[in-house]
Amino acid sequence: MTKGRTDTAVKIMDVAQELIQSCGYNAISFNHIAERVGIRKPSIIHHFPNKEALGQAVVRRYREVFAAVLEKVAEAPDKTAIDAFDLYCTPYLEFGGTPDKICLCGALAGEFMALPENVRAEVARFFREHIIWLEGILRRGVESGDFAFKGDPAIKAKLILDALQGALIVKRATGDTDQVTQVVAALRDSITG
Amino acid sequence: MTKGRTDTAVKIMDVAQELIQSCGYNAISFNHIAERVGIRKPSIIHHFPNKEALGQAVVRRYREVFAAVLEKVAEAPDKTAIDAFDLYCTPYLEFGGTPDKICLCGALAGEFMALPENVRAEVARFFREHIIWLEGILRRGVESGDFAFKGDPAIKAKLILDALQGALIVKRATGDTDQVTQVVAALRDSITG
DNA sequence: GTCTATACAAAGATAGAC
DNA sequence: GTCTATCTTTGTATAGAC
Repeated sequence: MTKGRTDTAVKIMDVAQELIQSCGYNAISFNHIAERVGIRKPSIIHHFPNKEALGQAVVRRYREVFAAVLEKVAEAPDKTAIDAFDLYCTPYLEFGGTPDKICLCGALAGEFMALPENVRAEVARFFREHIIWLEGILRRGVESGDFAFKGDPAIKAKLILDALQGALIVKRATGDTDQVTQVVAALRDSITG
Repeated sequence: MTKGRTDTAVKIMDVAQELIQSCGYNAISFNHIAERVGIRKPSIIHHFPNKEALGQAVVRRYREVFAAVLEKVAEAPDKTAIDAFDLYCTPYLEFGGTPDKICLCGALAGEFMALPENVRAEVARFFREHIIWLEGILRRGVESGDFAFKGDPAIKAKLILDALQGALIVKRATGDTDQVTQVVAALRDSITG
């Protein structure tokens, strides 16, 4: 599914995503993006009619790529619930390994009330999908005996998502390079019993 | 400690803080602040030389007020570790009860790389102080028998802070009004054994 | 301490040449 | 598809009157 996007359009989205993950939505501009892509400011408009459309496209792609991976692992018969959990944590560990990047939706959520409506909707949907997916994995793990924990899986799912998102933003601010790894391990322990 | 601030200066800080909690740092302007305070844009400059100075003053006050409360409860001989934990969660529950506000430092952390140096420093210090305080409370609770949990208190402290910060940003985006309450309860259960 | 007026830069966006 | 040139708005900040 290429959505008919040209190479330039994809490159614009890649750069925009990286910049938002570092600096947020309101801090970045067409100029910043154009500079890194190697084109001029108005050329972006040819690919995306305005900033809101670009923002929405970036978050939508991020959400859909994430969702496709999660769906695939949830349906793979050879993957255990533990495998699924570990896989879920992979991007968080990856972002946590950088000095300046957090989850795209975590960055956007910090300035939520200052986002265009369409971008907000994508961010909200991202979080909702992840909570539902996590709850499903937790229930599967409990049934299979891989997981053992107290409390409602639905709430545990929220706790996991919240802790991972929070770990990224706090880690980047404090510079505590081990924080995300430590929190992932603690969460893992808390569900594997 | 009034720091010699006039009523207007305090009002400017109050409004600026609220706006940052809702919209972030880069989305707000002197105009937005001035409008709500009921003065004109350049009048703000009389109280704070520039946006960075205002931002730093706001975060610094927030951090110091928080720190003073935490220090007081940590030193109160009649307060148990559970009391201290519950008190720590109070502001998070309060923000979670609003439709649009999160922790000031959680909001700023989302756009960390786009913040002035001085503001960054205050945000980082806020998180570090909270992790240290939480670790102290956790150790005290373990010693007193109020708390019982597996793992390193230092890491548990990070997990708690991360989960609370994450709960606020995710909750605001999804509109799941119960989320913060649920996560606080789950965290409480996880340390009281 | 607050105002009007203004300077100056940067933002998002458009028009039209190539 | 990309460019230059331009428009309009908004941002931070300053000067100086009151």
